[in-house]
Amino acid sequence: MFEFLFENLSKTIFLSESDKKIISQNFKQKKLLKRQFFLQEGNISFHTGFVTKGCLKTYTIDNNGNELIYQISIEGWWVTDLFSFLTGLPAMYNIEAIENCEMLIMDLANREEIFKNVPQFERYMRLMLENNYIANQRRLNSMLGGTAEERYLTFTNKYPEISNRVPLKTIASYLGIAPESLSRIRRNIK
Amino acid sequence: MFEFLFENLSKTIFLSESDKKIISQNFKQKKLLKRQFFLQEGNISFHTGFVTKGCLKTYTIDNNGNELIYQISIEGWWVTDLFSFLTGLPAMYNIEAIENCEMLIMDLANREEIFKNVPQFERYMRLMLENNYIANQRRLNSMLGGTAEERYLTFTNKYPEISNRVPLKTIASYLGIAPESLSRIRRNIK
DNA sequence: CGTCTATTTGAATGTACTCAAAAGCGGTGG
DNA sequence: CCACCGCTTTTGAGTACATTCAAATAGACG
Repeated sequence: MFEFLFENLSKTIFLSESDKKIISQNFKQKKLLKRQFFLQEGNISFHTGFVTKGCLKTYTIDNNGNELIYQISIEGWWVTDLFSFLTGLPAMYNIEAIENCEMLIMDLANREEIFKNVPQFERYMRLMLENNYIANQRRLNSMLGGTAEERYLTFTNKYPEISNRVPLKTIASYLGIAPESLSRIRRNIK
Repeated sequence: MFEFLFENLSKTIFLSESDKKIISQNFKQKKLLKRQFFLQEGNISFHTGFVTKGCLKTYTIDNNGNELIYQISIEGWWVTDLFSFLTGLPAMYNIEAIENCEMLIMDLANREEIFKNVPQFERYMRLMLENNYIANQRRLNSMLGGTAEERYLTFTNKYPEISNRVPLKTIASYLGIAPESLSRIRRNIK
């Protein structure tokens, strides 16, 4: 459980045993059953979670009651409404387990505590934010340019593990496509 | 010129006279003629600019040679390829003046120097980044949900100054619409 | 004034959507 | 363990929104 987090962090930063101890003292375990919420729109996102097992979707609801999927998160991903977490203002997103999940979660105080004692953790977080920022830019780009099929191919290419694991309609929404259309696209590709 | 920057900063943070002095020592003026580039794809974005006069577009070129507009920036906006600026890696965006421009620019060292001497500037930058991050999230959301017309209305509503000032085809690309379609949308609205 | 680019308009086309229904799949309770 | 229910996915048919292509008009700039 923590081992998985440490492995992940170690791809970017070096962690001594005492660093690991600090970190484990500042995360706690959280389990979610399928369909349970990690966060609901309008609430404050007090925690940032690291997914060690399972899968979650982050989404808003539009005027017609449809889910607009912002993110799909599996093992090794971080989840939160970042804006709400950092500012303490209400979240715009819902975050919901689509499989039974195990996570490690920290709040702002934990984060501060780790930053203070494990300075390289701040670097890790900064890099994560940067990567996330770029991922959003690229995704915007693909929404501006490509066709539905191109977007789908880019997606499966980038996240093969996700596309076999998550309901079609969730992926469709993530890509801004109607589920029927994505079903047809999949058929045509084979 | 600097006065405009100070006004802008003062909406968020307090600046003493000596703060202002530090800041003015760490920005320099830059002028761009229409069609000149502030940054070209593949180069490193050494500077972050604050627009005091004029207008720029930030874009990539897709496989068909079309511009995909990521951002349109007028007076009071900051421009850079943020990722490239922070990491020193090559930029993915082109930034080009679409009017004659006057800007105040800083490099990473200037930024560091201001952070050191005017700590509240770091807060300003952080808030700017957060707002920018959210703006991208909302824009993604509108690309997932709405029709072309809805996106256009949201845009004109949010940036009325821009929609009267910038070529139609630039706005069309920003919204992911063909220029002919946007022309028709405008006609239908009246 | 002439050239080049941007915008508008028209007509035809196409991609992706909506609506409806059938088939598939998974979970639950008898 | 099987039958049933609900939800997801697939398929079909018709439609609509937006695109493409082409041409005319308007506007900007040297």
